[in-house]
Amino acid sequence: MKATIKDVARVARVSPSTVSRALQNNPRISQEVRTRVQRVAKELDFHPNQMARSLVRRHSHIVGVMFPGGTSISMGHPFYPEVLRGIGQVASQQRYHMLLSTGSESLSDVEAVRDLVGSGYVSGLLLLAAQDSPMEEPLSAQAMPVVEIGHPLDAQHRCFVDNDNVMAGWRTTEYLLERGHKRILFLGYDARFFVTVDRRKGYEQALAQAGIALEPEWVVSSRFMENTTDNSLLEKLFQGEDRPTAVVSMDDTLSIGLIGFLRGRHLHVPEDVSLVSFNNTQAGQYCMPALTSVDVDPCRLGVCAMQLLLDMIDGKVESPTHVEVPFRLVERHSVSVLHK
Amino acid sequence: MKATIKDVARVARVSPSTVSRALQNNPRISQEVRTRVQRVAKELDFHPNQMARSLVRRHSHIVGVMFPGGTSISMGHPFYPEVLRGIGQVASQQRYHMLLSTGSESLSDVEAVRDLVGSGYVSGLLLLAAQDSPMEEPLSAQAMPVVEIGHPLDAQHRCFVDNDNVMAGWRTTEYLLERGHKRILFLGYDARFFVTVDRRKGYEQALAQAGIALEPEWVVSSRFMENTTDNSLLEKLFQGEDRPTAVVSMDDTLSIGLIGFLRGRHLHVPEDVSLVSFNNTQAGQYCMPALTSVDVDPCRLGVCAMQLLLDMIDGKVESPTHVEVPFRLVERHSVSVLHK
DNA sequence: TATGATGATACAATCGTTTGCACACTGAAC
DNA sequence: GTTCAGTGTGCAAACGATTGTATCATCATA
Repeated sequence: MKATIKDVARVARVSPSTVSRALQNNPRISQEVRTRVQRVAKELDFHPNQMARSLVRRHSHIVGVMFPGGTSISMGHPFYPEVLRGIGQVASQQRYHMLLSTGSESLSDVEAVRDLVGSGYVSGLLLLAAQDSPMEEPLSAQAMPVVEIGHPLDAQHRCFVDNDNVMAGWRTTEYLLERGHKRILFLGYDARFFVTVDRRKGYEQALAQAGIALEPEWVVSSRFMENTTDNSLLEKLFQGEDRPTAVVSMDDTLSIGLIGFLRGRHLHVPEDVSLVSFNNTQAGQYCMPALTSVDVDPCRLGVCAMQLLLDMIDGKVESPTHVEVPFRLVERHSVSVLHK
Repeated sequence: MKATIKDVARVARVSPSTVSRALQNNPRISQEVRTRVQRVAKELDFHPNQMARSLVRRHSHIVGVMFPGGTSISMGHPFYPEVLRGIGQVASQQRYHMLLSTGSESLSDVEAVRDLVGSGYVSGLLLLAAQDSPMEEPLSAQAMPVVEIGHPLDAQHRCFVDNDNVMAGWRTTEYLLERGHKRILFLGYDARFFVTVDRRKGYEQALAQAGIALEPEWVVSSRFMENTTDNSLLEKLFQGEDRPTAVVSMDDTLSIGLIGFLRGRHLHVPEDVSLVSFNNTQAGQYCMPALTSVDVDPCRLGVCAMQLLLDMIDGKVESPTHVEVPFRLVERHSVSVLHK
């Protein structure tokens, strides 16, 4: 059986309270007793039971990490593990633990969060809020520190870290404009994902600045990958002489799919169509051609979110705080300059 | 403040013990009281504090998940998130939580495990034991259920799930032999990783069966990627007419590196060199040429490990149990048939 | 010598649950 | 009118820590 504080107390011939204080280096304990207690604790391989400690301290040194949409979806994309890596770095450094939760078929996202918050296990919560789920409800009542990763709906009242996605949308579009492209398609818009909403705003701003009229049908949903009938839409868009010469795509996987689709129609990237992508994944790095892609720095997103959360737990944050993580456009071989 | 069992008791005009029993559907509680208590509990949004419950029940419904080598390394490879996905599926289904831990610069793997086990938070432990760390020490004393993912050193005394890596090594080599290759290089051997040790065994068996003499210098360490001087070794191996016509490579990333290296020497895959790889990653799927690669089914590895662990926690497992997860050779375009 | 300050330790309450046991009631059997 | 099941509820002791306060030496000071 594992040694308890009482065992240590008995062997060291002091009371449990003295053991507790000695091990926490409380100055009220004499040098002599302190060393004796610490020696005994080591001998018995005593580790304070965190369960008990957290109960009385009302603080667990555990943060909950919520991944949306079920593990099945989320872990499949390299973005999430990278975020987790960032969180883990800070956690291990600060001696915090991460309690993972994910929705699933048997457990909706909201239920999973409720579960996590209600359990009393966690002192704070990190929310991967890619999608707009009604998380406010289970959260509002609780006075639990929460940091979201990704821009939430009612931004001003919540804490979050994110890239400047409007800026990213602007930058990628501008990058193509600078290279002579005027007919630019926006691929992967999904109103449920704020990142794409924001990037679209930037895309539209850049076009407007360049004095180019926006073609509403050139903002294409990502669902064309799932749904083969939508391919007919793409098919239509990419035939004729006034087809797009460039594409801003919301994700490398989407981009790779597009490359394959285009190849089937004898259109090549970057000769016929230039492509700027997002997320800078390994797959995008190794596919042909290697993708010019925006690195959103998911790891840093995780680091910043965790740091902010810990500050909140320590009561160092008064008002809703937003942290912006810079992105980086990684140039590879999917964009060509248009001479006209 | 969050409602406690006492609040519910007061409002429902019963004792805390009755509340506890009513909410657990204990048959000793009358129908009338039960429904009243449950109504009140819902009204007050009462959730039992798991901390307190676990303390008295000595069971937390939390399993620890240990990733080796620091998050920095592990999460970088898609293998680990896939395992985590599998674990998460079972966990969410069984209403378990996962407590993640990872070594780091500031915290060695062994310390991290000690921390996890000592904390008293977890009822069981999942160990991603890719590498041979001396985990026995912090574990041996505890009567804590542990399942390892990956073949551990002293296999007979521990529980683990793994592929049959000897078989996988044999199968990949045989696959190349069947296609007329006789000069086969083994790339990525590392004595610290048991997977590669086992696969090498299979590789040697297959060669022996085919009556082909083993060339010891054709078993190459993975460190050639880190160390440029080792490239001179590869350089030497791949020049001359008796160079390898095929390679078994321990990982897609390694393979992609090799393809680049070979391209620099005007050798092409699969025309000049055939390549069978491991881990079936997205990058390997989208690189040129798309890799023929062994899918070790990391998700299933996670599922099986978690299921086994849960069985152990429930006391349903008496003796050290091993679970074997089948692998699958996914054929793509990195192997050609040798006509000679 | 009484008094007060100081320093070290122990006592006991607390955190929010669960659960073995005692208790009180009801109605039936003797 | 006892005794005896059987049923439903409450009491109190855990689980393993932390921490405010009381206690008790010890020693210096008046």
